[in-house]
Amino acid sequence: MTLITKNMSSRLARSAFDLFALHGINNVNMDMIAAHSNCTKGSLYWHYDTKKAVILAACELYYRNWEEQMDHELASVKDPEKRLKKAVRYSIRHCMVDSKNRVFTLGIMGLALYDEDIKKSWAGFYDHVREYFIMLVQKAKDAGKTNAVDARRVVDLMLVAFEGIKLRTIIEPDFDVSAEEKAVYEGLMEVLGCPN
Amino acid sequence: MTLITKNMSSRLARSAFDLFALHGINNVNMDMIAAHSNCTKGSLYWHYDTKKAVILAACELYYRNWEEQMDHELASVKDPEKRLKKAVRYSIRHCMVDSKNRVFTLGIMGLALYDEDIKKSWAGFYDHVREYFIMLVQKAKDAGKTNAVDARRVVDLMLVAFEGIKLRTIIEPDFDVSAEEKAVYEGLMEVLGCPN
DNA sequence: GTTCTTCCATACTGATTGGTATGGTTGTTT
DNA sequence: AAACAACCATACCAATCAGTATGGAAGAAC
Repeated sequence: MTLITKNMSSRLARSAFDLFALHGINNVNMDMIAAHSNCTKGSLYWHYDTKKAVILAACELYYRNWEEQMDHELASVKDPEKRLKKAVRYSIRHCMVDSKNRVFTLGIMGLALYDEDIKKSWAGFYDHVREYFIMLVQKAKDAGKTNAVDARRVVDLMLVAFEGIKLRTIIEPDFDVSAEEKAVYEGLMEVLGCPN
Repeated sequence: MTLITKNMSSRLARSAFDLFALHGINNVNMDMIAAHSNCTKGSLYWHYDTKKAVILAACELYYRNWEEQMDHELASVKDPEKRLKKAVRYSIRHCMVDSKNRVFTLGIMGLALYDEDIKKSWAGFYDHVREYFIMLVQKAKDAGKTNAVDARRVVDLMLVAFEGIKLRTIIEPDFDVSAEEKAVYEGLMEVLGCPN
């Protein structure tokens, strides 16, 4: 029985992301994605030519989601210092607590090693995030709330720390999330020249 | 023609590591490993029951290699501050410049997500590295060469930064390694309470 | 030199999985 | 209503690859 659905394309991307983030990209096949969207492989391959296309669509979803979450998080905050702090705290939580985020990004990294398109896609997002944070630090600096000398440098250091936190959370056997969360937060705020 | 070789077991592990680090674990199959060691799959499977066993053997090789390299690097240095600085510089170089290291560890992380044994193996190594660095910081602190309050905390932050550097180096399209290397080094030495 | 264990080579299998071939159904255009 | 494009379902293929079956060669033990 054929059932034509509006927005099947984005529904497939959503399913793909959910499955990728749950099982890892390598452990998800095209049949699983189709089944999860209540359709078949024929339909899936009509919307996306290759698995890689599906992966890139899932990436776009991830980027948009980050943007929306962050905007939502900072929407009500006006003070530059508070905005910076909240953004950092949200990012740490995002890296450490949200296992879907960890699993997905790790899978993407593994592919990016050998695929220029995926690498380029992710690099674009990474640049965007960097500029976003540099702006936050700059604003806090203009308000005299941080003594960071070089916004770009401290943000770069913070971002690699974020990435590292994801990896570490994966391998740490038992991990007191809330305690570590606080420690990492304080460490990073020192780096940002903005201690409590 | 059958040719019995001494130490075929470790030669296979060596081949496995080299191939994993070059092509990524997922892109290397058992035939490739055997061929690279100039033997056949029959022999490979006599020494290692499963691919996972080969992977774990490659990990052990990696651990030993880290240990030896680090010892060699610090062998001639006596001053605690210099030892710490050299260890940090070596680690950054190791993460940023050595692509084999990046590729291999990234692959391992991807597997560790879904395999307890690999996760446990890697976590053990990670703990070892952490203790190693904490000791270095502690010694520098005892010598009054750093004002780091909590050695464990700064080392943790540094280690996640190392992991993050690996990931970032992967996706950065064009990357001025030497310039970044210096920036990261200085940032980390500040974190360690030991600026130049 | 026979026996036994260790070690290696060849050929094969079974399962997985991206991707395709093909034909049907829905909705729109003329 | 006929033609056409957009969309979906079913069945299949071809390649890949971890792991096995089996037999043989090298070296040690006696």
